[in-house]
Amino acid sequence: MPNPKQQTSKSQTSKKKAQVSPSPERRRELLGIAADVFAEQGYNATTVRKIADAAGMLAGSLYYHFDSKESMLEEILRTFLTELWDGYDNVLKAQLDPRETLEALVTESFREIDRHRAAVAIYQKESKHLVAQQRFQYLSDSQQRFEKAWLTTLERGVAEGVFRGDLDIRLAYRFVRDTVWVAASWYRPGGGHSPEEIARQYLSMVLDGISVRT
Amino acid sequence: MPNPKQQTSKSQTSKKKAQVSPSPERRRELLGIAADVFAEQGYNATTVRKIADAAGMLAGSLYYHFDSKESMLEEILRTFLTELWDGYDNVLKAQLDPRETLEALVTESFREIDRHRAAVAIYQKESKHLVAQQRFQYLSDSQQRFEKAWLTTLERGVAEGVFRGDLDIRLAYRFVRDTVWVAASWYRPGGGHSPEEIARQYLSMVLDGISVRT
Amino acid sequence: MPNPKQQTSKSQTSKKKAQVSPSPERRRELLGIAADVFAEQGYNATTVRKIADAAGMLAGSLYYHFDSKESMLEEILRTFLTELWDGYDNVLKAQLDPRETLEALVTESFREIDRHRAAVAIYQKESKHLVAQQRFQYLSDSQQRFEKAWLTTLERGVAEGVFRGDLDIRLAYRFVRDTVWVAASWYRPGGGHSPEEIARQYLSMVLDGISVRT
Amino acid sequence: MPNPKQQTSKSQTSKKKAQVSPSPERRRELLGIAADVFAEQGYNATTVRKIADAAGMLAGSLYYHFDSKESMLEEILRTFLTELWDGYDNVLKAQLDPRETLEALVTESFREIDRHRAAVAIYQKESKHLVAQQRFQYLSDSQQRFEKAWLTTLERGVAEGVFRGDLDIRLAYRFVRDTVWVAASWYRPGGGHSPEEIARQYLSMVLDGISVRT
DNA sequence: GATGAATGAGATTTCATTCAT
DNA sequence: TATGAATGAAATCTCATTCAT
Repeated sequence: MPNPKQQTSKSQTSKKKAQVSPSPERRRELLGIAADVFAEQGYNATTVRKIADAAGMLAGSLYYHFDSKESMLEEILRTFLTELWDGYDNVLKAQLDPRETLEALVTESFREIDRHRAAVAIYQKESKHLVAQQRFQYLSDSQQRFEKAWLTTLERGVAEGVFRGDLDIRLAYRFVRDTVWVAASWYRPGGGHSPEEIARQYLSMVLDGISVRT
Repeated sequence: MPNPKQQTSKSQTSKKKAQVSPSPERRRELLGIAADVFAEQGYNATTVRKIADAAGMLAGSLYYHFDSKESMLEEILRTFLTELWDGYDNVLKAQLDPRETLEALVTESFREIDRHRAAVAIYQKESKHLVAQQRFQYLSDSQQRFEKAWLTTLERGVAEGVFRGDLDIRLAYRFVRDTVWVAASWYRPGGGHSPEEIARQYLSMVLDGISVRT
Repeated sequence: MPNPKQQTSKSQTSKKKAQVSPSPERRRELLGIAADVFAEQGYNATTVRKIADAAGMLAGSLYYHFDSKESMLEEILRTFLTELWDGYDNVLKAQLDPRETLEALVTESFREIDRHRAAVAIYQKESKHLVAQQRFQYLSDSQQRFEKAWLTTLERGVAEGVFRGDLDIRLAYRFVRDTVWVAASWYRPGGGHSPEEIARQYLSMVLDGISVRT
Repeated sequence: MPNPKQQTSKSQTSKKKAQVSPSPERRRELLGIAADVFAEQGYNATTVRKIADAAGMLAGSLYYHFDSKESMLEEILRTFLTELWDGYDNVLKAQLDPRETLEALVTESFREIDRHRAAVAIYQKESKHLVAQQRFQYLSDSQQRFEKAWLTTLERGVAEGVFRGDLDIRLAYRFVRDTVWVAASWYRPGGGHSPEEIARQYLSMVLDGISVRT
């Protein structure tokens, strides 16, 4: 399904490395390693050498596969967003009612956190200053689509009387959004809870609150 | 009330600059500027030069006031935590019932975000890897006290039947905690809402959920 | 007098180093050293470290004064061209007849070689691939003005019957131009000949040839 | 006729690749490509990758044919000089009078420029710093023979009264030499002029000057 | 003959920090 | 208090070269 900025990943028509041919498996493998280190230590604090160490090679060797440290980051985030939107678009085009949509989006989000934990953590920490850069344009594009999808869902819910109308809708949006995504900072796949289970509990709290109904 | 690590680690005894004498106002002013830049760009991405630029001086001149970039960070975070615990301790020693305690803690938190927005943002982004360092020991101390205060409150609430007992309590803890503190990433003081107002809405969502009760 | 691209040298309004304040004497001194090394070893083969060595400092220290190796090159060439055009413009606005103009331009050229030997040598070797870069735009601007000044002079001379009309004028232009400027590759100031003396002999050859008149 | 350093230094005996066997045609082809890139971008600025790109292969593959980037350069220049001296020696052994010798040498030079444009351009730019290296010894040998051939011719001409005696002979030598060889920097084979035509015009200028005889 | 992946040395650049003035 | 100049360590990146396949 359509994902943001149909760029097929490698726009680099310029003068440098081909950056397409080198075996995609090795590439993906290395990106996975890099993502883990970025998530763990932060993008800036991660030296190319650390990534190389983790991959069992020398720092310079990474440049056979990637143009730069930044382009690794770029590819990690882009891949994540592409898959995220695959999932989201599936939900959105299903035309569910607002509450079901919200539930599906939250569940899908936790699934993405499960599959792309590192990328999500990186996204959380770095996206704010990346959006300024032309190269990461697709981040703000995605952010806008994201906001639209959630806000619309909430608004529809309010209109249909299933979500409370006495709340500042943008505040509610941020509340739900953050609530879900920060989970990436503590979530460890293979831990006690499956993504679906966490989603269920989170939804329960978000929808019904933590206080006992009287 | 006692706050974590009462100033113990100032390292003054060594060979270097006095680092205390220079007018505390200028010091505070500079720390405020530094905090803004740190919050805006991230600690690692912030060069001493950028701070100096923002302060209208040269990079080297900052070293008259502070002995390192890290010690600025340290002082910013320590100051914030000190004040945070002043507030929290006031709440805790008031011996309110669980729901009132929760409300007071949340409200107090938004007030701190209002007053120390930059420091909170920095804390959110950087604390995870700082805790490893001996120098930032007080961060984990604070974190533990923090967790204890919130968890206890929630548990008491469950025991007293005011909070739902069907939730994973640690999940609920993280839910409330994150939900409140991420606000620092988008909150702009002087914006539409006062901290108290935001607190009220957040509490309403956290306690009662966003869905209409049937 | 007007020189090409009235850019007053430092266009850098961007985010980096001020690059204007640091004492201009030291700056000029360092540029002189750099120019010598560039001329001697070629721009690419010259490492920043070699320049720093020649200046008695560490490689990194150069970056206090200059943005990059390339910006040193740029400033060296720009300074040279600015002064060159000061001289040329003086000649051109004097409205001499074609032969006097040619003599004055050649003499002025040898004076510039004498004063900016290194810059001229660099210019000879590097300008061809630099013109492609946007940053060195002024090189091609200058080249065009240069070509126009010389070609016009030659054409006027042909029209007035003082220069031969049976020659391909562009070939003659290149002949004179190259003949003069390659001298920078072997010229050593303080050697046997003053610039004026060399100019006289070159003019004699260019104007009357090396063969004995019959 | 003998040319400088008859192939002596091939270093084959060492431990490495045979480096001679692989089809000489492919070899020559690749050297032609390499020469073009060297001429275009400068030796240092040319990466092995660029050459490989131009040849439609990968960088590593070049090492099947040559044992280093430098040995390509060496072979290009040696081949050129070998052929140059074939031509020059033919002229010199013909025992022409000074003026005819000069004309023949100039014409021969333009023919070499026509056939080895890239190599000549490389020679112009790089020879100065290559002569220092033991491996390129033959460059200075050639230079010396070259200087001797030309200077002798000029001196004979002066003695016989066909070249002017009032000129600094070394200056005249450099004048003629540079005049001819810089042409390689702008000459494009297949352009308007044949080498012989350019030679004729250049000789006309060098011998008789560009001014109209009175 | 050529590829793909890597090495390792070295280049440019960045930046926290120092220190004499 | 602040400046200007420098240091030195480390970071990113480049590139000739190697080598198993």
